[in-house]
Amino acid sequence: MFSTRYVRDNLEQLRKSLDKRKSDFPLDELLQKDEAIRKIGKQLQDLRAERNKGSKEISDVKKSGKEPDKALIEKMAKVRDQIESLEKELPEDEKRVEELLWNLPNILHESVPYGKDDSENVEIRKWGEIKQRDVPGHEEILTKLDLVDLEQAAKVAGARFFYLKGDLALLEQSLMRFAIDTLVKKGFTLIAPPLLLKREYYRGVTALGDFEDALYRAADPKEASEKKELEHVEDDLFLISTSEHPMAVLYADKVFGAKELPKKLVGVSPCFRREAGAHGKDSKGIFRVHQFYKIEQFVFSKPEDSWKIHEELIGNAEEIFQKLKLPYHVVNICTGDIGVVAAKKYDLEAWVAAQKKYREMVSCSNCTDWQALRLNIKYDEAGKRNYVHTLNSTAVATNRCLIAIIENYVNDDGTITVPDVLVPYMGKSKIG
RNA sequence: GCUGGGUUCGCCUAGUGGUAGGGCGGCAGCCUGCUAAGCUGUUUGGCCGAUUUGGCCUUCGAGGGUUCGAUUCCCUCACCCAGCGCCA
Repeated sequence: MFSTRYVRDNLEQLRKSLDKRKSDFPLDELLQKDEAIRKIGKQLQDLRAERNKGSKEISDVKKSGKEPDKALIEKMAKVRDQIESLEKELPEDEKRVEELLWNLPNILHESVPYGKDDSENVEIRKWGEIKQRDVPGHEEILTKLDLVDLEQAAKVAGARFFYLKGDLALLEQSLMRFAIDTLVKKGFTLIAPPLLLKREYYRGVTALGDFEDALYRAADPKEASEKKELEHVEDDLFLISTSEHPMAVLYADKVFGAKELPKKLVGVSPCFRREAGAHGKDSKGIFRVHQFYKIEQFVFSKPEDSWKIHEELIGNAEEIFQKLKLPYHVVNICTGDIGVVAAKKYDLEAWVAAQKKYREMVSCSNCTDWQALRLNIKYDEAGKRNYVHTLNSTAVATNRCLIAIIENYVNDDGTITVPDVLVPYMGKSKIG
């Protein structure tokens, strides 16, 4: 099980990394509590050794047909009581240590730039030619062509929901199939995962403490409000915010053979996000929404391969955007924007013509062993076991990619040209 | 939802109130001139010690109870399988 050993083995790097993040994570409290627990643990261990020895003695005497010494049994009862009272000292500290451990930020890769927030992410390359021109926002283009119904969606489901209609819904399907086919050809295995996960697994995939507000929860509402974090709640399920999460959990508590790695998966699923705290941001159209489809790359790898694969995954995403002929740039996410799970993260931001800005389309992370430690995912090489590394990257998030397509491909007469690579899927080359 | 059966090392499987056994696979070593086999050891996680040998704890789905001692008995829960019921 994931333990403080990880912290002690990586102490120097952790400290450096937390400093770089300007994190207020209480590392010293963790170390202090851990030491206290281990001290009591040692005492407990010795007492248990004594109990085992006594029990064996009693057992041997009984086997030879005699009754064991009363004094011995009484002494053993005392040992039991000692164990019991010592055990009572632990739970509070153990709980705290566990909580800290689960939320411990990952050790950053040295190439992660320092920065206070997303405005300080660093551009590392650009692709494609930007045509500076005035186009209407996608919501206007789509409403005119009757391809979307935002008003009725708001009425029946709420703000940030949407109906796609006709050719736009077909375009979405085409886009998904194009992305899936591209990755399957590269050796990825398609996964259609469960859309809800239990809390105990969800918390191994991401730091629930920070992230819980972002998720929709399906639990018995009465029970959920009364019970605490680690207590059992009936139907305590979370709707996934990305298929990354069920794919990570697909191999929880498993041991890979070294030859099975790297294991490359592509997930297809709807994604559900509360977007709490996003009031006012991107409130028009379908850029920031509660529900969308996403094709996601996920890889389990050996530690020594993960940085190479990280580049490969962003490369795959770039290939898809190049084939769609959508101009983009790639940014290296800075410390203030990266979150606790990833050791390094790239975003691919595509040109959104109406806004005349690059906007986030793809997020590509190397989580190193953060998820593997918490989900207990290992591999076996020459009899030695070690934790795997996990990586994830968007291939296509449909709503945002559709926006990029629509605003980059809209014609002066209001029609939309279908990108060449999607024509075979659409069966037509123009919408509207 | 109801009833019954189950959950033991990477996989399969035995087992009982008193040190958890066997097989397969993996790994290490030995042996052997022949398409491979055989033999021996090892194969949950952790603590302490250390030049090395090592010592101890933990682990039979999870948690609790009874007991000197629980994988075994009792209680609660989760999951899997089968049947029944309901239903898309």
